[in-house]
Amino acid sequence: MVTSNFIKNIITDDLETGKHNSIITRFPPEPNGYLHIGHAKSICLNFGLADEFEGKVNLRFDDTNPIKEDTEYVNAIKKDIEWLNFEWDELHFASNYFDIMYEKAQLLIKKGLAYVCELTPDEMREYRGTLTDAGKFSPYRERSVEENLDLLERMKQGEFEDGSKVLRAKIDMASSNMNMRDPIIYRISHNIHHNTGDKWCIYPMYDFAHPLEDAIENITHSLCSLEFEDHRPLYDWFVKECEMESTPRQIEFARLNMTNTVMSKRKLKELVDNDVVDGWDDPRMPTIAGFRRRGYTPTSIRNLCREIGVSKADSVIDSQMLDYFVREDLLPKAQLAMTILRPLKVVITNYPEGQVEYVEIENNPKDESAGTRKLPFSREIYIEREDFMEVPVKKYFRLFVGNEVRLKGAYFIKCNEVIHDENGEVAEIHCTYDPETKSGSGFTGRKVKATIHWLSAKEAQKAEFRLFEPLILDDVPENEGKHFLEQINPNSLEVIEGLIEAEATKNASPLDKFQFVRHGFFSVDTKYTTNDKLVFNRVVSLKSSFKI
RNA sequence: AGGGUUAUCGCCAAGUCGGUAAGGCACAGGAUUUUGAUUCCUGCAUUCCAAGGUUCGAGUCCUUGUAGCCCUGCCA
Repeated sequence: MVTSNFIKNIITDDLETGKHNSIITRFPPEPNGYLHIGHAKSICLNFGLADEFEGKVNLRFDDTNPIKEDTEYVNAIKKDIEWLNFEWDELHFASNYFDIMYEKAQLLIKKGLAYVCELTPDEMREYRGTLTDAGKFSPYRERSVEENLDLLERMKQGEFEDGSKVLRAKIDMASSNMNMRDPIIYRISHNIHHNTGDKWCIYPMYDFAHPLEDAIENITHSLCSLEFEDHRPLYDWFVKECEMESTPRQIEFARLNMTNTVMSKRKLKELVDNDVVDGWDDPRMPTIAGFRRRGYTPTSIRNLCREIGVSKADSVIDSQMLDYFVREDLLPKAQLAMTILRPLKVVITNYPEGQVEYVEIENNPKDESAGTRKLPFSREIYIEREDFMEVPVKKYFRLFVGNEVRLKGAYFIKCNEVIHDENGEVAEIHCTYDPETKSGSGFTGRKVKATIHWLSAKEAQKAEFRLFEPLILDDVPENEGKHFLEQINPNSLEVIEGLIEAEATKNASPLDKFQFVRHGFFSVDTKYTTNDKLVFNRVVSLKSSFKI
């Protein structure tokens, strides 16, 4: 399949016209949180482009704000990218360019294009003007080059307090583009930086730092999201006025949004900080780490990113797409097992009491090399409650009195009787099996319209499942509503006890072991495994259950 | 008259110099099926935000509108 997008067209053009001989892209996260599925789009784009055009791609931490950044995040980010199976060519930190940036700031001052300003934040806001009215000049705008140089140096030396002074570019206070109204280049911040420690107490702003970082690394195509479109003139201005040898080009694309998903890093951090979730890698989080723990595969995420494409139109991807790609990737290769979440006891009245036989079940019908396993079958088994209906609705093919179904890998059973408890609830059902119908026997006498999961009552292992049900939020911000349709709420956790195959759990490997539940998967998260019983997070159902 | 930007099927998204609307997800039928899954066929935009215009011919060009998103952090 030929995929195409406007960015590839630009690159192809640049290559054909000889503007570039090869390309270099970069993925520039700020290490202030974990990567989420939205970042995956950018990662796939940048790494994918570099790969497709045989160029290079750098991983660069855009760490220019010490108060928000931490080494924990740089490590987590590296791990996530590696997990997605991408390899960067060079690893950089914006903070390693602080010396060059400082020199460039001095250069701007010498060219009369930057000045130290002492307006307070409030004053600066006032002087900046509004969207419709021009701003006015700062009274500090016409300081001499010498004075500016001296002041900047003293800012660097730590003579001044946070917020007392900033270095500003001298551009155009009347520009219709707010970014050009003498933007701040350096601010004072006496904080320990995760990489440079206390070496610096002035830090460059994004608008100044980013174009320089790109130019220093000879990035040819600098991809960023739509909200930076307005910043492009400034980006180009800094590259030009700082007399950078390389002229990277900024190209904007729409970031990824997904239905039923919170994608705001601020909001996600809030969930972590308030202990609403266990951490950034909580299976409920839309972070790469969360998805990993939840059992999603790198391939599924990469395929999703490939398939959703790239454009400049605001969009919201249907989360069903992600589910589709996970199913597509896992179905042919996952270890499938049977699990019963809400058990209903079934007594097979014509099966000898005390007898146990082992039936062989394939681990994956689509992959013979996945092998088989033997499961104990006996007189008393459990099936999923929803696989039985006392009063069947129309088009219900599973168990009800008088109907026959196949127990996967075992026999046909026919329901004869329903036993109620004192409350009138269905306590158990009585069935009879037909020995002739044993799986693999080649029985063709009659057909059955449904095959259901089951587990031997005596041998099945018990497990606790934590169900995480999404909740509709009441306090959804109007402008972010579409991203907050569903939200995680600790009160929605439902712990139920279920049953799981004895064999399957004995050697269940943590994150790659999938249980097949009816028509979906759910992952096994052994982080909650205790000694005496197994506790699983049922965090995802990739395909909703039956429609009845 | 603030500036920027986007508008193609329910959701994404291709649509080169204007030539008569790809593909995926979702959905709906049908066939296979020891998971109502998978797989396999079939269907799913006389129409491209709207209205004019140019043209033999326009999603693609022009004009005028409309709607959404972004911009007044010493965040990125």
